[in-house]
Amino acid sequence: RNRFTMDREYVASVNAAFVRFWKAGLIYRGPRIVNWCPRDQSAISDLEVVFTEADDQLYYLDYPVEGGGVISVATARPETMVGDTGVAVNPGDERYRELVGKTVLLPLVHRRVPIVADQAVDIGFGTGAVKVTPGHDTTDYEIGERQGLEVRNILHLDGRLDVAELPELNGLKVAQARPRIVEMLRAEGALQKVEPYHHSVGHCDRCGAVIEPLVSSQWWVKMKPLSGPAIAVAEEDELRFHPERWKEQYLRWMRNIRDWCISRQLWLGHRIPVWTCANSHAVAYEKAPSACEECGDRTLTQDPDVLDTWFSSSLWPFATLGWPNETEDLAGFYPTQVLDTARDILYLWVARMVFTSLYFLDKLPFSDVIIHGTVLAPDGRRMSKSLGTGVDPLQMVDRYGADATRAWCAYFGTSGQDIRFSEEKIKSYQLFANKLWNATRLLASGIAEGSPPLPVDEALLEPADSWILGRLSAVTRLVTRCFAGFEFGPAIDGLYEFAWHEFADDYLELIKPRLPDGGGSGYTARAVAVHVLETTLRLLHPIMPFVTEELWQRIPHAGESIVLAPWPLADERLEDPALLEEMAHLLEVVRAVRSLRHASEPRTRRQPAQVQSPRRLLSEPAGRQYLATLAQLELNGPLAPEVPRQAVVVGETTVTLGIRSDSGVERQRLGAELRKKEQEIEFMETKLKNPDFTGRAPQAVVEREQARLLEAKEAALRLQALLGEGAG
RNA sequence: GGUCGGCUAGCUCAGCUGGUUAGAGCGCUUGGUUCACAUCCAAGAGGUCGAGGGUUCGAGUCCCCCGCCGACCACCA
Repeated sequence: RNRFTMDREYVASVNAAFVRFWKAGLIYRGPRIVNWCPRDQSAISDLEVVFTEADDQLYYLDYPVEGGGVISVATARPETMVGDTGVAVNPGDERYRELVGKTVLLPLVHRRVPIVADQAVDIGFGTGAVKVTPGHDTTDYEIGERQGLEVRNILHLDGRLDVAELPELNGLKVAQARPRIVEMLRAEGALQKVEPYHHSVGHCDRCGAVIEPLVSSQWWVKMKPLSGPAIAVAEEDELRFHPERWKEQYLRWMRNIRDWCISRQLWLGHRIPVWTCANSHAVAYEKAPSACEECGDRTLTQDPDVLDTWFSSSLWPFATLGWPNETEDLAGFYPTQVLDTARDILYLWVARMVFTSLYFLDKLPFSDVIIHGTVLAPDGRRMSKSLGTGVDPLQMVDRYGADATRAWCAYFGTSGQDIRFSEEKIKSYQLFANKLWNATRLLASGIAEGSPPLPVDEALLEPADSWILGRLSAVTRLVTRCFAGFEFGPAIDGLYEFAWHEFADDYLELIKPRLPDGGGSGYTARAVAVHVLETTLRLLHPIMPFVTEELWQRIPHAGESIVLAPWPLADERLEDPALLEEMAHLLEVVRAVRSLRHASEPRTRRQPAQVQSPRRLLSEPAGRQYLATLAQLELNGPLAPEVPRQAVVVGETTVTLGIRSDSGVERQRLGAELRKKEQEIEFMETKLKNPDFTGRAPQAVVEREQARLLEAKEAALRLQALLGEGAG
């Protein structure tokens, strides 16, 4: 569903919210100091001011004190001295104790202003005395409020000076006026010194103009009554953040919040729904009124200002559902559970959705906020149109598919860490989709589309079948747990590894010889493989929705669409640790044989070999068949006496190959393994000889290390014997 | 000024409450094309975990300090 904030229904929600705040006394209009953009000629909120560092100058001005002496003040903005209405010092500052209460005579304008004591003054900065310009500085405004100082405005709304008392400066822009007034002050002997000064200057988020704080009548929302509940829900973890550290950021902002300036002097936006009559009754109405609520006067004018865009956005979770009407949508879909967003709108939007929702509906709009990372350009810069560093996601979709693009987003976005864009990573998920496609093609051949799931007789399961079913269960547990904790990266990793390497590379290769048999063993293998693939597709569906649906339809399944299919359940009874260990050993033997054959000549497809092993799986025909299949061996019958031999030894298992090979290769592998074992033994012995370790480490850890040492020693003995005899 | 995050293989990144000798993808080297997939398979090389201290039987993981990189907050005139 789409909703535009200027839609008629949405406007009605915005007005309703305004009126409710208004009736509760949470909205007021009044002159206060605001961040004023002289270019846009509008007030903007604290969040829309961008501070950038600048190298300026700090001017020290001498103000003569009546009755004798001078007091020096430091300022980066000398032109504002025309609007000074006081000088402030810290109440604890001994240097100025006897001056508090006296007056100074401002240079140039020759106006008398008081010296006051206020705790906002930093004793250590500058001279410890500060000129107070309540009309054009936020801190000074607050000092002025506390000390009862006059507010003088010296700026026009376009940022030019409005100083009739100094005709030579009147009408100049700040940048032009500053050097002039400095000269004038110097001429009058009021300029004591100038120092280089590095500080931050506020700029308009929209247009970049330097912000001029000034006092102006604006509309405000009182924040204290709203922030209280919004703080409580986070403190009590009803509202949770992922990663958790954002909770503190949210709380800090919410705790230090000031009243929210919601009026803007812009052309486009929601108009403030307040009308004023000829008798000056200003009242908020949900719909344009025909007469004043207070006096019945019919000459009404609507406030010319519009609302801060985030005012309407803050209502999003419920205004989109028809609030304040009690609609079916609102009842059905509010509240939601998860909000996923970037950190830059945590305060602008997320925090505000929280307090408006708590206020109007008394319920959180969502319980979990995921703050994902930001995608940066490959060189680490921000992506932006002006830098030309952006990437069009639709192009990525065209090139690699929506599934691959989405999988990449899910993998990298949700760790909360910023990520440099890399097209190759998206491509790797395209290849993954291709892998799934091919595996499906292998299994679907010969099965009619739309078939129901193939029943499996558990009595007919071979070890490999049980193994992959157990692995599937483990992966199901992993993915389910990861999703519950919003950890999509490890979930995708697990599925990728399982589907590609365990299922396709190992299991499908293992069952290939069985598949042509349409009866018992072949049927069982295909049924198990289809079941594993079908389940894997369901696990993967939230991440790669399109290809999983397409493939799911092509293999036996129950139900109409994968998106409606139930979430897979793990079955831990299928996870047999002993079998897992047997398979791991078998695969290790496979790797060792492949490694040797890699360095051998000639490479015949079916290499005659014999295997000796006390291991359970390798003792039975099925296990030996697996080894033969994966390592491409011919295990039947004794080796002819004239064939050269080469032994591959992994643990208790020995595979003797009839192969022409440089006998140094296996010797080298075994030698390297022996050295590794010897290192391990030394490491373990040192550790176990340390009484601190055996005394202080948990018993289980010590026992495990002892077992490892024994194992390593046995392995080393076997290897030594082999190398001593001379392999081959 | 304060706070937070990052620094792990050539590149991009995982590594939960400290416990086998640190992992993946890409890239690189070597070998492989009848039988789902060369968009593939197999075998390999590659890391003093940013520097330095400390705690601990044991530190990529906890503490301190420093260095870069990136953010955020702030009423330093």
